[in-house]
Amino acid sequence: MQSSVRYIQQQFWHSAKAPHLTIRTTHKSLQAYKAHSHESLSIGAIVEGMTCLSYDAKQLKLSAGDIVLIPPNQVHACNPVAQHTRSYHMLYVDYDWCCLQLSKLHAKSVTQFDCNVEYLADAHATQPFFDALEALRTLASSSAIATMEQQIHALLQAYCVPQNTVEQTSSKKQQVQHIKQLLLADICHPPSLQQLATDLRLTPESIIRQFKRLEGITPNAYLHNKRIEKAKWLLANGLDIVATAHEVGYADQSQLHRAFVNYTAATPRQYQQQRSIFDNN
DNA sequence: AAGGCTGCTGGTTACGACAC
DNA sequence: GTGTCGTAACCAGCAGCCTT
Repeated sequence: MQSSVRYIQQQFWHSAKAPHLTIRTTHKSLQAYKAHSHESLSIGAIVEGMTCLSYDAKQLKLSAGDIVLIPPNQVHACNPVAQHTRSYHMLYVDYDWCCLQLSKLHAKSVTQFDCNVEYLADAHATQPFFDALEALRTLASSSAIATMEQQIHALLQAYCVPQNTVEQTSSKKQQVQHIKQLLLADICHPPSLQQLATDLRLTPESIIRQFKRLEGITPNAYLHNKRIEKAKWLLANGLDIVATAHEVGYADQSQLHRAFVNYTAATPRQYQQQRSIFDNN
């Protein structure tokens, strides 16, 4: 039972003084993640052990001291290597805040961006980021927030490139967009795969194939991701777990719990207990 | 005692192979 | 690229145990 997620030491920090930043710290975890995405920019910092990051059919092995940048909405998974535990920090940076910083940097409106680096392994380059994270976690001062923002700024400047907002509008892409709209129209009562197939005059298998080709995950996984993202917001804003489960479309708390563990490697309770970094002082 | 977490089971979804 | 089919994996709902 000690290997259960509930026994993993992990904390989430958030502060009203820096609402664009959330830190997650996980110690010695073997817990795997299913493929998922975040609307925020995710910056991972490996503290101990090794982890395997999978995305775009690539697999990267990261070790202690490495930093990885995961662009917003990039489907990815991050799992242990050879059943060895790993400890890591994840810094989630609000998407709009990143766009604002990039807009200032590039002197033009930026509404989308991508990252042109897979990971940083040079200790000389990554140590200041680790130091800033540690200062933010332990000192929790306004100057620590400013230092962290400088570090993020440097990463944005060096590795994040504004994207052209002109969307491809192939019929396939439009169809997948349509499926996403149908799935999210009523997140509590989404259409079944069979209903979607009937509506779009396709087989369920074709829908899954098309969706996965363009989105990187299956329609069901996409739906779970959106539910969990909404659940995280509701939990962080004080809604209890049972109400959150119903609010995002799960029949009961146990279903939310299971999906939450699968996609975040944390329990809803652990996430709910996230506290202000200033609560410690 | 209440809320949180997990095991079990039937139904649904995802996937791979193959054919066209 | 799409449809069909068999199989594997996953999910929903329920029940009951564990933790606080």
